Amino acid sequence: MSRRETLRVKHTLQFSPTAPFNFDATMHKPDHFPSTDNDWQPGVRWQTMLWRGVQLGLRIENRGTVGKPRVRVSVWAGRRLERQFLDSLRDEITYRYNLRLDLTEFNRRFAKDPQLGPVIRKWRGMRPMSYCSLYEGMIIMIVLQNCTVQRSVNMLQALFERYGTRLSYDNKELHCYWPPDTIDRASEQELRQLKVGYRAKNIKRVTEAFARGGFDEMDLRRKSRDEQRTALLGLYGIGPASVGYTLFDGFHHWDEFEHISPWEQKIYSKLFFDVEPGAPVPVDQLLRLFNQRFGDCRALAVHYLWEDLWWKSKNQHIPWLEKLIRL
DNA sequence: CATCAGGGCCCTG
DNA sequence: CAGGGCCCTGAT
Repeated sequence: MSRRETLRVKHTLQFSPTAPFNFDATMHKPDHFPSTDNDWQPGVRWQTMLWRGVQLGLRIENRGTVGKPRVRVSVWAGRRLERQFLDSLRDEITYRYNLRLDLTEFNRRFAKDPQLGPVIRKWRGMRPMSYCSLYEGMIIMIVLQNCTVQRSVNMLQALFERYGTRLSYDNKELHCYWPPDTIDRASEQELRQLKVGYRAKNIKRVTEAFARGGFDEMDLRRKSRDEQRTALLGLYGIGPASVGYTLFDGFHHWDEFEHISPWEQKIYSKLFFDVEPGAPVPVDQLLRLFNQRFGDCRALAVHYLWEDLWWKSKNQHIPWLEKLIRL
């Protein structure tokens, strides 16, 4: 059912991110579940993108160093892209991967923190990133809810195979997201056949908001955090946990920390208090600690510690963590 | 084999 | 504002 396309036209964009910039720790997040719209190896991230209705294949490549960062993005498409389109794409890539984020103040402020300081030095220049659009992010939030990692992987893959497009470029084959109106035209029953369960209704209603409800990512970016939170919570099937992640990753509120889910609570308890998962530290106590220690950088600071943990887990066994993440 | 809890959220009482 | 139900999967 899934359509396929070979992208033959190539353009190139050059970026000079603010220094320091850690390419791999920004372009690969080991805590993200694997999905077939992207791939990574040290120095290169492949990422498909549906931008202004055009299917693109990106190859994002490290061409510099932490101190002198350069990034080259090769853009494959089915046709030649006009200048104005490429300019808007450049802006969007800069936004999504936070290429203009200035970390110097953050680095200075926490250099002496006994826990965070060493981690900042290790991952110097790492930024949060969101590789997808807000709509696509909402789909990811829905398939994450109330299930194991493998099940999330299966659901997103089924959606890609039914509604997405397989793009061939740069000797890669990756899926590209569908535009909202594709699923807007599909029935809930059809979605259920992809084993998304009760989420079929949520996917339909979120999709409808983007396809016909005037829900617009770019409008929302210009609004206040409270307005963003209210709007996101208004999406059917999107609650406080999903909104928390989105305000951080998608809307760049580096102090957004209102919600901690039970499994994260257990991990934070071990990370910050070294207590066993059986008797986790209360959520409000964790939030108070983050606030005291990291202030208006609390979400960014915890991101550093969180990612560090996941990189460690990628390279060596951390039994207590593996037990908590339900692969 | 069957049973059940679970990386939330909505709805009801 | 507490608690039941929801699809499916994997652990027990």
